[in-house]
Amino acid sequence: MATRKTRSERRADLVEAARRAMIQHGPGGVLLNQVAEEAGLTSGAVLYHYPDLSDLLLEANQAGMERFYAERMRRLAGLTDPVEKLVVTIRSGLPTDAEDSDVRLLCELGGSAGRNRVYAALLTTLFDRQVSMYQTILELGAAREIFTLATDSQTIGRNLVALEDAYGYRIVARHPTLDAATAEELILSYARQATGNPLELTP
Amino acid sequence: MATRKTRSERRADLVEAARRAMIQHGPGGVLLNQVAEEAGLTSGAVLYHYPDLSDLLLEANQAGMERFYAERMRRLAGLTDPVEKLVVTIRSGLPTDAEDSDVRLLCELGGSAGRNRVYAALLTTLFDRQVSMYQTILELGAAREIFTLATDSQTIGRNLVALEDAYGYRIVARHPTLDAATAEELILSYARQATGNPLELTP
DNA sequence: CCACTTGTTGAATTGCCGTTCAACAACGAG
DNA sequence: CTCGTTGTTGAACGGCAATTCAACAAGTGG
Repeated sequence: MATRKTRSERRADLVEAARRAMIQHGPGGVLLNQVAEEAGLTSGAVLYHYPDLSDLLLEANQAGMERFYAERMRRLAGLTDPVEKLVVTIRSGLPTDAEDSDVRLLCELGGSAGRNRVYAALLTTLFDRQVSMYQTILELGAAREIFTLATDSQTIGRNLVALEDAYGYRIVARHPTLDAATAEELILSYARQATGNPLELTP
Repeated sequence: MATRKTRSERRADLVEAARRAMIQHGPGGVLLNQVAEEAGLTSGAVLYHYPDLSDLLLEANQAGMERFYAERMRRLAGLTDPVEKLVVTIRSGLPTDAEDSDVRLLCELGGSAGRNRVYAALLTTLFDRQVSMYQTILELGAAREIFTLATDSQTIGRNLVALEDAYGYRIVARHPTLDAATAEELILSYARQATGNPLELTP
């Protein structure tokens, strides 16, 4: 029998269990018992905390996106050099490898967004937030005359996020010649053209 | 009762029915009875033609990708002007709207590619074929000195396909301010930088 | 230390889904 | 026309998953 826990502790456990289950079986293929097993509980206990499984899944995905975005901001936090900011941010938007669970789950959600309006809205928000993040970096670099933007920052920001997303899918799908390092170089190729900066880190 | 049909006719019907069912419920969420209903048959009849449902789904997806790629080539076929080729090809890679069933299904597959190696391989192949398609257009335009490529054609081709893919996901997810026309303009923004050509059609 | 609340289990229930198969209807060859 | 083949149905079976709930264990306030 599982040790008894408080409401909030158990709910947090279940959110993580749901994430793991979704990564294994997809957001639409998760079974109540799979979540229960991941959490080391019975299905009844899961239902006690979340009478509707889809509520749990939604909460788990919201938390996952929040975490993904927060982690990107965290990595960006200490930096001052616009070039370094841009390079680091591009890197933080790509999966580390095909097993990267955060990106894998985001891909799963992207796939079901055509059917599921709620997930579609969540992903739309995430996309726009990431675009803003890039816009800030670009505008700041331009103000300091380190970047010479080839076009407006929204266009560049959208294209950068779009490239990240697409290469995330390819990496997760195990493209044989397109790994994370290659993807980073491909996106940098665009970023160089768009900023007029060679984007080379000088340590 | 459904009218009796020949083996190949019925199999073609089932492939289409499977496509419709997958668009509605996702590749992992399709039920035998849903395919049967879409085809106007009973589950027994479906099983008679495809003892394993996953075989049918695979065939349907393969056919869908082939159709998608063939349609792009068809639209490209009559054109000679590199600028027109490039613009038309960019347009043909985007969904017409959020209901575009071909792209919606491709997105679904992209989502499950992290779990399903077969779909991952299929999508990888499709990606590479589309890159080659762009490379041909780019190289030909460069040879005729209409394009001045900012970098190698593979990099540009990969980025173009990546942008198409990503904006396909956004359009299918009904981004409120990012429709097909906007996406086209965003991709063209990159294509202009990459080819050194204003990419304006002169009719 | 006692009553009450909260978290968890396990068994029973229900319903749906895939699978099988006997029967039958439509078609084609001889 | 007839017989074997092919495509289709509908009913029956088996299994699995969600749901419900009585019982119980583990804390918590008085």
